[in-house]
Amino acid sequence: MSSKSASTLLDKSERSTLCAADWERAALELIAEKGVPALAVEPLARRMGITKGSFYWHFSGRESLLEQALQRWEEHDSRNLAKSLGEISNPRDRLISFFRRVGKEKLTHEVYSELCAAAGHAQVEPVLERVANRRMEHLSSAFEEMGMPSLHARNQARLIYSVYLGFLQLQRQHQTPNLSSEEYDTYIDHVIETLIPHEIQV
Amino acid sequence: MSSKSASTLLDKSERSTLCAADWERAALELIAEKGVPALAVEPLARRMGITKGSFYWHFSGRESLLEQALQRWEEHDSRNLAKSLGEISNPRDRLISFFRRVGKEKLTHEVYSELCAAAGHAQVEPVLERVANRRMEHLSSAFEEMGMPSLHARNQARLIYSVYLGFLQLQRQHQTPNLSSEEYDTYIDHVIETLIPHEIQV
DNA sequence: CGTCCGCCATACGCCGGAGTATGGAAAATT
DNA sequence: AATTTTCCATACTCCGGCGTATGGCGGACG
Repeated sequence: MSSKSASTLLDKSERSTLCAADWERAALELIAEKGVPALAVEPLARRMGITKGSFYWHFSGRESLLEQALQRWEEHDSRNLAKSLGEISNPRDRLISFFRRVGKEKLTHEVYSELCAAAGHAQVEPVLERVANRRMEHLSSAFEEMGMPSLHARNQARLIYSVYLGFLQLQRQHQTPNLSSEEYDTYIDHVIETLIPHEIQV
Repeated sequence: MSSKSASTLLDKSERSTLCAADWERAALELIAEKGVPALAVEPLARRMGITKGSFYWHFSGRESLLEQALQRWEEHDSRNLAKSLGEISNPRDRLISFFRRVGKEKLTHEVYSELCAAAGHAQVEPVLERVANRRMEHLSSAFEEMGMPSLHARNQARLIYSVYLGFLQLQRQHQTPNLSSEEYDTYIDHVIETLIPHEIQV
């Protein structure tokens, strides 16, 4: 039980035969590595050591697979948000954990990063919109809990989320300091210091 | 001379026959609209009302076109940066103009946005790296001019540039307030207020 | 005025992925 | 044990973009 509850996104079924969920998980791994446009049926099948004969038994086509995979990922991400809200009662710690958690949950973030790169895609866009809204809502309410007025909190949430998105972008460009370096830590401290106030003066 | 120096990126040559530069400009327009992966030879030719017979006379292949187009764009962007540095002497105004100039220079920003989405592409990546470094350097030195210590200035520059990149991302997702709305203005004011100090206390 | 060269059209072969059809093997079911 | 169901392999066709080859046309130039 201790080894399995960590990731509901990638628990492999040990059956000899594949199920739809196996394809969805493999699809997400491929997206994380090479991006959404690289999600093609035949290459994915080769990667799994199988042929597309299997694929078209489980899915009606490429669109369907992407749809299911995205839904799976989005649900996983929503649960993560809720968990963070349940575990960390102090709103300020919750905000800080938002930054510190980059680098953790590696696969999930890599997928999200690639989804961002594929904004504009008809199936991806609505997912991105919902996820961003949920996360910004999460941040905004944390600021409100700290005593920040509603409108100010919303702007601050958008600002912080932009910083997060920009960080992902710089990461894709390999323009980010090594995640386990001193420079990285001081930068994160800098961000937290300038964007997350210690207390709100009313 | 006054009407031509505005955009060196799209001045059409009025010749009856096409030259390489015409293809590069058309390529950049296509990238701005549909992204780098949509840059294909035949579709681009159709769009220009011509056939690829012309293309392969001017270029050795798709790679070559992308290379030239990217170079053209990068040079244009560099000149823009230098111009901003020459025209605005007050460092704080220079920083503010950085944000206000989003929405202006529409084509250039649209291209950049799509290039960001195509990070990971072998030909695009080095361009992104150089451009981001130049711009962050530009921001960093402005902060230093304001009296900020060097290391702090670099972190602040990275932070601001992340905000900018995140804004572009939200724009791709249509998650940004309308550029000519009141909400937009108050948000920009909020960003400037929290990230660009009025004076530095030494 | 004829020739040559710059620019473009047409027609081809190649490749890789999408989707379909059909058959086979293993597992489940009765 | 016989049969059905599940899952996968193989072998096609179709399509769209890439790159090439070759031919044509108009303008420059001798």
